[in-house]
Amino acid sequence: MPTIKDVARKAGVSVGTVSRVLAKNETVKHPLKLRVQAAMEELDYKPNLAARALRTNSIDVIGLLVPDITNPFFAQLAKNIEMEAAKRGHSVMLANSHDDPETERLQLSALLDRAVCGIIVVATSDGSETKPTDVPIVSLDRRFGSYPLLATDHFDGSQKIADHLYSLGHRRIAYIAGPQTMEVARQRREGFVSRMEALSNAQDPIGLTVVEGQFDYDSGEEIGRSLLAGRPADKRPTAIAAASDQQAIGVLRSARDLKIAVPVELSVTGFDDITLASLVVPRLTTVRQPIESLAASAVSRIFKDDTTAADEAIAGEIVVRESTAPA
Amino acid sequence: MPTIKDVARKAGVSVGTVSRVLAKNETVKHPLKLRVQAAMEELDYKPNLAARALRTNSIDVIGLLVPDITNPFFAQLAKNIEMEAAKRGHSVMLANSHDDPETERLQLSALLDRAVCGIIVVATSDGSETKPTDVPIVSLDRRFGSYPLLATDHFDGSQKIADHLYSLGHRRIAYIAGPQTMEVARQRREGFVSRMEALSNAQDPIGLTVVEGQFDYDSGEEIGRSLLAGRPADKRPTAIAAASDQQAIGVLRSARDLKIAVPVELSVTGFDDITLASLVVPRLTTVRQPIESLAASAVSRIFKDDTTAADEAIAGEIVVRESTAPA
DNA sequence: CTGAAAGCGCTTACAG
DNA sequence: CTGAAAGCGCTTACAG
Repeated sequence: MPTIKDVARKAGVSVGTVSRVLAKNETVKHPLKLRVQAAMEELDYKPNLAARALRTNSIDVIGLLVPDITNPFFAQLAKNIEMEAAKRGHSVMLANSHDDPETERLQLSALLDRAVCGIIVVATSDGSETKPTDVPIVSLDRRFGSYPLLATDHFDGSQKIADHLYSLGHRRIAYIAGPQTMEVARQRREGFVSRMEALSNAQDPIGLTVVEGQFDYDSGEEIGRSLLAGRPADKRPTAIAAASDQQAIGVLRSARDLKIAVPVELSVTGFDDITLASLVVPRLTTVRQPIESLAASAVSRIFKDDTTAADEAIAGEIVVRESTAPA
Repeated sequence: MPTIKDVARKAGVSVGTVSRVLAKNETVKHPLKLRVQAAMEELDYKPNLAARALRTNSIDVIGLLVPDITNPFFAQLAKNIEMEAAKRGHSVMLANSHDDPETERLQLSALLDRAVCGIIVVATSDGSETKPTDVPIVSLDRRFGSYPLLATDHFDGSQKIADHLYSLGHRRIAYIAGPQTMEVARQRREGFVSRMEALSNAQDPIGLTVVEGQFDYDSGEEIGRSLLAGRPADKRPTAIAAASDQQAIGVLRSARDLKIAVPVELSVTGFDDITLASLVVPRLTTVRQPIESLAASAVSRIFKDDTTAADEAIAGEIVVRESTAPA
């Protein structure tokens, strides 16, 4: 492997000069610069990243800490983050916390030891015990410590769902919320409920039922059944909005079991746009998480070295498919 | 950040000695060693990894290059590799090739530049243009260049399926193969077909039909229909073995459309054990890819620095569920 | 068994 | 604008 010294010798300059053209330092005069570049080319010179890291105390690597890369949402995020990082010549170091706060702490400190230039964390713990550091950290999707949070605008997304259902003429509506201990779940609920309340009035009232459950399939199925079973068509909701696709798919199943046709007799909506959402029958109307924007924003935060910056909520898009229809 | 020098001063020894206890070099006498360890503890000393990398020209990081981390199989692999690496105090650098040979080449060389101590690649290209290097490289799942390949024992897995179907009494069987341009597809087919041929004899002959398709859902559905439609029950196969779960799920769908009951009238098997396999109705009998073993084996190859080593085929387990029954 | 010292390949004040 | 030189924090022959 040729070193900067070899290049300097070949180009007939000092290593300092080579280093300066490497750093795209504009102070190097044109003819010299060209000579150096030619020498680098000829030798197929590649800077030794470890040496650079030792000097600068930072490396062109972004750390990414997720609960579990096996979760499709996190995998999508990881992919897009890797692409954004690659655009800037950076690599990404991947770590999983396996939903364990202690592992998360360890992994974070391992990342810090490696002198990465920034860390993106999708939190498992609240991160309250994290020691301050001067490498920029941002939390993605779930809040971590006092670091800025970049997340989908859950409030806005739920409002869009509310508008969609309202404009289809639904006036007897149920909302299946997620566990209200979670910030996401509260925001989604709040967005939906507040919009419905704003839309409702004495002449044209909306009947809204809210039920809290888990974010998963089983919870959706169970609540769906309780909402739909044993009631005449004019006593049950004409639309059920779920706080997650998983729940919505559970509702779909309960409707099928009860022989209630979706979307003819019942409209169903989810949130997230997981892969299954477009595979299920009927395909699910939902809000797509803005994964690319989330990734792009997270990476650019790292580069701005903008540790004090504020939270950012990124709007998702509503994708209307076959599970919703006029009331 | 305290350095090795600070530790040396505090312990009243030379930096060489500190470095030796760091390296678990047993030549350091006990009392000294203890003093050094106490000093490290007290200062919360963490070695500067970049400095170490510069000296040793290698870093405690394994590179992982996959076509697309969004593919659940690769994500599982990544997770297990990360866990194995973590056990040994190593991190993993993640790169995606997005199924593009050129990107793959670039990513590989980026990984090499970072002086990782080994690279695991799930190939996109045949890797024939890879320059030789002295960092150990292994290919996982798909062959890459002349590096050793660790993969599921597709031949063996298919044999297990063949045995399973045979022992259930099936004698009119169809096999849906994958594209025979792919090594995996050939091995799976070969395992199944050769076993069936060995099992068949004049007194108790097996009627075996083999159809080649793509590995995907649509292909399975289409071939399933062609195998099943418009034939009386005694003219169509009593079992269809597919070379992938995706295909098998397609077959399930075609059977449902044709009102052929699985597993009563038809047994169906897949290969891979994707998540969907246990979600589908009826749940699919298949061969589980030995992901943990694959990951463990890949990582340990890197550590053995065993670049010349041979390929390794790791057996998967058959998981019998509800899509198979006696003929 | 331990210390003193060289050196890994860069970057960056400091001169000139 | 460019060069000479110090130094980042380690590891590892080399002595003793």
